[in-house]
Amino acid sequence: MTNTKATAAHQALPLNQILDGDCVEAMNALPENSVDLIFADPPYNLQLRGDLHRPDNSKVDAVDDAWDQFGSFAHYDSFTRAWLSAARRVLKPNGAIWVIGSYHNVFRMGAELQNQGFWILNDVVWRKSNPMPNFRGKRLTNAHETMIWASKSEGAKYTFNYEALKSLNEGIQMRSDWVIPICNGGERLKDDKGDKAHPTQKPEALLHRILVGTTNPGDVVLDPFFGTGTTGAVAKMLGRDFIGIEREEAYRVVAKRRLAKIRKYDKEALEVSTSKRSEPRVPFGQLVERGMLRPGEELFSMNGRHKVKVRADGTLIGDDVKGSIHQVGAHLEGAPSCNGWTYWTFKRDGKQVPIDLLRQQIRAEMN
Amino acid sequence: MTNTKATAAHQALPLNQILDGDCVEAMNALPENSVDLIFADPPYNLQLRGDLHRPDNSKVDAVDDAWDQFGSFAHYDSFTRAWLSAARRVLKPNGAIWVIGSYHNVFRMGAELQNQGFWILNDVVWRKSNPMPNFRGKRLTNAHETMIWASKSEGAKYTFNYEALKSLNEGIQMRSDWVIPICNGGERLKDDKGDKAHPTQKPEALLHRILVGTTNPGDVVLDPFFGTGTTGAVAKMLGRDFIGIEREEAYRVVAKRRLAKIRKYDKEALEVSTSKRSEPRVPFGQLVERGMLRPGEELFSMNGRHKVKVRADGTLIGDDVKGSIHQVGAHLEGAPSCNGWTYWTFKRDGKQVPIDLLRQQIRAEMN
DNA sequence: GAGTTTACTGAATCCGAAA
DNA sequence: CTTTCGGATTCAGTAAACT
Repeated sequence: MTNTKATAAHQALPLNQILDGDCVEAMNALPENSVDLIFADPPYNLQLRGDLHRPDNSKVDAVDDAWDQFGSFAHYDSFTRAWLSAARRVLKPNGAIWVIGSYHNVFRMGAELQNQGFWILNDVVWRKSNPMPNFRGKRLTNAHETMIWASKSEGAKYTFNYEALKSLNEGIQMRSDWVIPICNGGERLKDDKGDKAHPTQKPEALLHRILVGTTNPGDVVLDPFFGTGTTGAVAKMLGRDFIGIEREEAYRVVAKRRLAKIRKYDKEALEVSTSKRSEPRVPFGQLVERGMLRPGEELFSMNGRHKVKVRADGTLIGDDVKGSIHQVGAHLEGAPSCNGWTYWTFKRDGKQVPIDLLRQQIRAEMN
Repeated sequence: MTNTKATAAHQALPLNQILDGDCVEAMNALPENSVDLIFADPPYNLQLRGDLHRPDNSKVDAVDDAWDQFGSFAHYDSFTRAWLSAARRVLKPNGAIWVIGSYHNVFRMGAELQNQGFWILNDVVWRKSNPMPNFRGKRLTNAHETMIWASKSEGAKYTFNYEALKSLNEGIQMRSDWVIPICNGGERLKDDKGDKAHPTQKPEALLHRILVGTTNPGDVVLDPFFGTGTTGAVAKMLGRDFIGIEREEAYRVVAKRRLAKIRKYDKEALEVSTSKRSEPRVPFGQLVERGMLRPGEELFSMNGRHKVKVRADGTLIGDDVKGSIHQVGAHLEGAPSCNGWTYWTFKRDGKQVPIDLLRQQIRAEMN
């Protein structure tokens, strides 16, 4: 994975800018299949009682009875359908999307995501450590919001930095419920009058976890509802490129000022823990070729129950079985699969040593 | 609120019974506007592809029952539409409904609830304290399920026992996220062969909280997907009447046996389980996500002998070592283990401050 | 009997490079 | 495109087995 993307398509994107205007039009003006990740925090407090029209363009004058309630949902659904399909168009085939919402709108977004062919990977609960209490005591304290993480389609090769998220969580795999405080204090942006600049500014910690976990340095992150630019700010810190779209000038002004102050972390700090899957493959036969193990030498299973011999071509032979280190291990254990590297040991100076130690030696030499 | 309902309509209901058959037909056979609460745990429409094995090669017992197979979203939606409208019909005007699901189906249920005119009061997250891990490391651990609580319509006078839930929560307003273990151990019902009687038995603690919070003694609680009868069992304990509907005979048999053993609670029996509260674990990565420490920032060992840098995923990197705060500390000291929280410090205003101070700050926020 | 180790299990849309 | 096969991957809790 390189940190610099020098392709023409990449360079043609309006990177690290805030685009003015309606997000559907702005996204449709971008080239298709061009962004790696979309983070979307759409409004759900649409003016339901204002200039609302039914799909047939007849005016909706009240939202009290069931029909008009349905009418307002239909209106919200068509809004959702429009921006999600524009988002889908600009997303790379192996790209992914995050959306965030509350019970007012998240069920409609989730259903529409599925309808359009996005493939849900997880729903993630942002559990607020300091939510607004329910003052009237008529319901439960609304202490969370819901995010949905989805790939563009089933089977797509989405980015997931498993080890990095595991590191963020003290070595235990990251769960689908994230405890993060709401955005306040110094992080909360104020306007010139000292009031909060945006009603629903998201905490940077949320975006940090999303971008560390599901993008790589140099990726392009699009936020069609940019607001005051949390997505852009964290993307910049983390060495990702962003594209923001925001139609309210007041928000664009605040976001621009905010972004100017952000510095990218240094490169070393942006490298994250990687999995063993990304290490080069070492054929077992190489240990034999190099004389680290000799043909005819005996290997012993980790549990001590089985003994086999190494052959010159890097296969193993036992009493009634021959094949690769993995195949023989799986067969002897009656298991569907087996990692031969961790299953087999050899003897040196009377002690049992895992063969994986030899693989590590070879890998060390490769650097 | 009386505890005895002597009306003819109430008496005519098949109370505290398990009805055989399809839930839509069975609900349509009940009088309209007759039940106080519905709890529904419908099939989730999981779409599992192949087998899944744990890292130890044991096979995961998948939910592959015929009742969870739907051909498409369209089929699932029409199923949902049918049972929800039948449920709506039998619900009293001031009644309420709870549904539970995962990301596979909950967005479709939530949207359909809204479409039918139900009024969502809260979405509630059941955070599992002991979920099944993600064995392949390809996604986040699926550690929660979502419940939706809705009244029959906007403005309905639903039941909400605010103080009772507050008491259940040690005097603090009950939040929309509930930490409850999955159902296992002695509570998990077994069949004659000793296998689990139902693949998705819900914990009684979940229903306990729902019924205490949103029904009164003597209320009628309907469960159209009764399974092995958790709803009925808790309703009986708490002095509520129930109506169960279940089409699988095997589940009805188990549920009936279970219910026969249940006794209505004595008040004092309720107060036994107070939680042992230990200090919550705080991952070091959270300090980074929250910007309390920045990627690239330097940490110094308490003894001043070592200096390392923080990375974006909450690991540390030194001259020849990287890993968690504990691992790196242990390595540098040549010790078998090390408490990184007390070992590392950072600089603020020229002074060395232990990182543990930041952890204490986060813990303070959590209370 | 008391303490320790091993085995088992849970609503899961769970692999990917090379041939 | 399909097939093959190397080999990476788990947390909390219960209960049985063992010392």
